[in-house]
Amino acid sequence: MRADDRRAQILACARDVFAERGFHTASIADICARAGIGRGTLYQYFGNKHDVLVAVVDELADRVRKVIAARPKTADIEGIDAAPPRLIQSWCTKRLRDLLEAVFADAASLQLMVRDRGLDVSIDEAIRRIDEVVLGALVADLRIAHQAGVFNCPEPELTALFILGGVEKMCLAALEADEPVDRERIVTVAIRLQLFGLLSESTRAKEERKP
Amino acid sequence: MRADDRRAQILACARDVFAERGFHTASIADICARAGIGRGTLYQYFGNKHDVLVAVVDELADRVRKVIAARPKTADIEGIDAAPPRLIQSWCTKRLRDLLEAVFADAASLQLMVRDRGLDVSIDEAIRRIDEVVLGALVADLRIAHQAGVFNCPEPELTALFILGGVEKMCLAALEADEPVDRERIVTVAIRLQLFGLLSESTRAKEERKP
Amino acid sequence: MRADDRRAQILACARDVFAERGFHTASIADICARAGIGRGTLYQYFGNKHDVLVAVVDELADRVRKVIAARPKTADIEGIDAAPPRLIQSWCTKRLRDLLEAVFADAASLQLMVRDRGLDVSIDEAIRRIDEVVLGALVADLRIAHQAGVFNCPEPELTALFILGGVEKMCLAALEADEPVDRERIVTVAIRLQLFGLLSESTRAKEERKP
Amino acid sequence: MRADDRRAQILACARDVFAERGFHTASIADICARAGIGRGTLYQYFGNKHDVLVAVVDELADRVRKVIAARPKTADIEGIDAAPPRLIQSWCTKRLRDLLEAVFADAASLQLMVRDRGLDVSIDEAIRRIDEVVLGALVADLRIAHQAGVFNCPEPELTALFILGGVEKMCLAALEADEPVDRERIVTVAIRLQLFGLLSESTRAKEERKP
DNA sequence: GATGAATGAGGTTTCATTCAT
DNA sequence: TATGAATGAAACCTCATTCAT
Repeated sequence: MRADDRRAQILACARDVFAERGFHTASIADICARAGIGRGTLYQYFGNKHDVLVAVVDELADRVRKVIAARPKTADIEGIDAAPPRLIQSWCTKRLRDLLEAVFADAASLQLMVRDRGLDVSIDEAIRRIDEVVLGALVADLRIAHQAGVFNCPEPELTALFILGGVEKMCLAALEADEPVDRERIVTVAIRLQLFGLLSESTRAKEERKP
Repeated sequence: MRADDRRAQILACARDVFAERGFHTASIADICARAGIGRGTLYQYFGNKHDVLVAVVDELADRVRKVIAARPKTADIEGIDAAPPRLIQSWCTKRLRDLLEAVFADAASLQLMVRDRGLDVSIDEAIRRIDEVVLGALVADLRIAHQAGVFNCPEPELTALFILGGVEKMCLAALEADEPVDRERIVTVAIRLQLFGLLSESTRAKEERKP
Repeated sequence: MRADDRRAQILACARDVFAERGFHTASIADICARAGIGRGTLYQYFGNKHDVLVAVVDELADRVRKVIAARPKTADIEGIDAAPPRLIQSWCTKRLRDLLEAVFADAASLQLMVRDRGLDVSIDEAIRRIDEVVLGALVADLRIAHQAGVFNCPEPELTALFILGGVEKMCLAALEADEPVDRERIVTVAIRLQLFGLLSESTRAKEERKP
Repeated sequence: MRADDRRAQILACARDVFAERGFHTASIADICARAGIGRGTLYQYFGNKHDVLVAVVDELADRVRKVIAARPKTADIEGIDAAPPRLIQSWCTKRLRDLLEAVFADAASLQLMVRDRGLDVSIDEAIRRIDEVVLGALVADLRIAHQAGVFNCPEPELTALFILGGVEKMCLAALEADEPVDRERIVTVAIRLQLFGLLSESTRAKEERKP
């Protein structure tokens, strides 16, 4: 097999094995067994176990960056400040859906992002960088919408964390229950909550009367 | 030292060490060094490393259960359906603040709940049970408010996951940045978002005109 | 409890525990648990684990020596050279029966003599000394009978080993099968074989005709 | 070194080390040192220390079974009932000699069979199975001879135990005295005793006159 | 490029023994 | 006299990594 292909194959196996068993519990032998190669072979492509995880994370990071970069920029939209809620909702829904497909496309990536934290400083940083790409995109959107008067979002960084964490948790819960992740339902709930909040219209109305 | 005290001391050290280095990376030697005891001593109180983690998780579970049980019941409140938003906001804020103090009182508990998953079926279940206690409390509140017409929350389970995940992520981000967790700010942002949503009043107003 | 009694009690427990689980597998904790004492107490009566086993072996050695010494001396019997086979058989049977009762009275002693060999030079020697007491008595009997022309036994040492080994093995087999040791049957078979041999009278007769 | 050879080499070293020091006292390090390998290497061939002992015992069991199976069958001999004692003696001598060479060829096997009992149920059973193969062969011979009227042996099982135990003890005594095992002498004594018994001809004669 | 035998550092665990109470 | 908490040496075992073939 060609060197590039072999490397990619090992990487794919490593990703799955790490996701299934976690970084520490997964052994080099596990990865090699799944790839159908001898243990020595892996070391021709990666310096050590740590490097394998870094490569796995980097691969995910690349994918995320590409998806984020490929999205239309919210800033370029004209007339955003005049858009009615329904339009905004559909726009946000699509955007979150894309993100979910990119970052949480597979169980492996999700597990990786959430579980294998705190193993090692350099890996932590790699994962944090992925987080930052996603959070950065979210924050940018929030800021633009806030400045356009569409959103009322004085703390975009914390808000972005809240949204991302909420989505992650919903996905993880599905994984842990061994259910398939119903992305559409997750997106719907997330967007509803983050745009409209929980308060019913009638309760909201009470406040307006007050002053 | 008395047996009970020693056990508690070892448990506290174990909690911190597990939180700092993760279950696998943490060694028995680490825990014993921090407790200032010989390695053999730990084994007079716990059967093995696994049991130590179980004990740590169980301790947290007890604390969470107690706090949840001690809270006033939302169901007992009279006139909830007539409450104005500001009152609801302050009630929810207090409630979330209590929860945060109980579950995420210390970095150790937080790390534990989020990181040490997937190590072992029995520990996973223990952690999941904690999650379920918290989620159950959240879901109960959401359901009552929905039925009273105060909230509009057709999917309380997913919504609870969203809220819990969001709060966790905000706390974790603070921890990872080595900042002290500013609980008050987190609570404020979380409550704002979940009650009122992001849409500004002016944008909301647009929809009402539509039909 | 009086020091002497306590010591004896610990010794008895140690004997049983060693017999049940073997010297290495048995722990000091096992012995103390059976004796109903704290682990420290044992060390007030014995220097270390090794000493406990030595004491157990010594106790057995004393008992064996006493039994052997108390037996009537074969040398003192008059008219031995004129005794008919049946008399000799009954004399030997009684003698072997006494021995069995002394040495293999309990499973513990038997297990001890056979299993806990080769653990340690000094214990080996202690056990060997017991063996030598028994073998010495056997050899003395064989020699006297040989000189009196009653037995034809040119190699009394090896013959004594053969007889002792045979009896031990029969006892052990019963123990391993969890049957009670049927001492009377064992003695009968042993004496029959060692006095008369296996050859039937008719076959024996053939040789006599030969020359 | 080839895997098969290495495994066999480790097994041979383990056999000797177990024989010299006993299962518990022998350490993995001892075995590996004798084999001239690192400790980890042993674990590529055996799952754990227990498995090593099982393999050692199994190897012995195979050898014994083969030797027993290869021997000419006593049942096939014609004219056994007419054979004179001297012929029977030489036949039995040869047979016992073969057995001794197979089972007690080396000190290691002998020690193993006698000492390492009671360590573990599965090993006990393995050793007992070896015993049973040998005893079975002995019993079969005794029974045939008894039925042919050559032997007078109403209890072949106990008798076989007696003979085997006697031979074992003689061998062990030689080992413990650090003498080389003089198999020829042992066989001679054993066969003499078991065929002819101890009683001298003259004493035997006394009984015949009696009735 | 591929292999898998070999390694040994490092981890967990046991248990005989000590000693302050 | 009795205790049992504390200890640490020593054992077993794992597994990332190397290297000769």
